[in-house]
Amino acid sequence: IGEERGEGDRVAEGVLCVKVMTDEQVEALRRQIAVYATICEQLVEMHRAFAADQDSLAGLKLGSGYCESMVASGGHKMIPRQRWCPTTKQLQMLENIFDQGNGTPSKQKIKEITLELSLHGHISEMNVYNWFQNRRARSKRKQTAPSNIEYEVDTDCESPNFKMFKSDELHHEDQLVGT
Amino acid sequence: IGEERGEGDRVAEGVLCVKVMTDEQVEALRRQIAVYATICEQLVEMHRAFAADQDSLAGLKLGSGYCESMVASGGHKMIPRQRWCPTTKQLQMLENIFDQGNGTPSKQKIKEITLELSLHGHISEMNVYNWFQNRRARSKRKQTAPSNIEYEVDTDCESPNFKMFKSDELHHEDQLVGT
DNA sequence: AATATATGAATGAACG
DNA sequence: CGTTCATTCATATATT
Repeated sequence: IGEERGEGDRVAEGVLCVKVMTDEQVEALRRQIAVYATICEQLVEMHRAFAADQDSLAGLKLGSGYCESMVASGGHKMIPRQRWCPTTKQLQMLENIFDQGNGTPSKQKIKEITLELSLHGHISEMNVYNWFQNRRARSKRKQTAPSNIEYEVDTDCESPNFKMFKSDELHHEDQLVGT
Repeated sequence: IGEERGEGDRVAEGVLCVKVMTDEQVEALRRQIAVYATICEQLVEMHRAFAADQDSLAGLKLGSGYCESMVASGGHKMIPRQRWCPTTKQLQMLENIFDQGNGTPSKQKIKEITLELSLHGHISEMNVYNWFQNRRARSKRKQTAPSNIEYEVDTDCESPNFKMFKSDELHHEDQLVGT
């Protein structure tokens, strides 16, 4: 669905200029997502069974820590980053708070938020403050922004449907386009 | 988000009858699918490693063909993110403006430029804005580091790609636009 | 095809 | 707060 979308909507800046998808396209996307969801489930299932097997007959442990190590084996240096990287969870929470309106959180409020978010990853009050500043500024700019594409799409972030590995962490509402 | 067009009202028309999605929504879908693709890849990876192990000690197969087909069935080709592709003409004009010095055109100026450039192809203010940001940043960087460079030290915190098993540590790779 | 480079875009932080 | 910078991600294009 690569989109040759550019053709149709360049017509006039002011005029409606909507990005449209046909029903088929939307359906296609939905299906694709569904397929992936299914595949993931199956793979996990499969892997689990496999792991069990493995366990019972070789006594190798590997099982759970395995995934972890695999990821870690990516090799890269573990030099921590200089810039704050919000975790998915943190983003969710921030986004939530932001959506509740209430403009700039007060100093006090920021402290609270920071405290709470710190349970889900390294974070400082400054980070929270900056985040809100940016979030607001960018969402505002987006309003001003006219018709066309990609105007600083400031995401509300949402984690994928991925509870299998961290169900304790994700309690998101799974949203696929509300239509 | 900029919902000037009521999501579903248009249907009565019978003609038009298009499914309208905001850019944000489309992006959201795209990313969501991408996340699944990623997850699937990793699961397959994982499973494969596992299977290899298994193989060497139990001789079971299942390993390769299985996953392959499953994943393949998903289509797996990601919808490419549409990104602005400046026309030659536009580039010329931008380059010209840039060469006149005058730093960042900012706001009003950007509007004008955008308007003008839109005569030569699909473009938005954000594109113009980004272009100037990048242009400046890069020309500066070139000066600063004409000799041997050493940056690009990728850190652990957001590996270029994914790290699925630690949602607590996932960074901004899996963000999704919501609603 | 696989890899390298160029460049559009995203975003945390800082500035005035 | 609005704007700008710095750095990084992602993808289109070029190169081998």
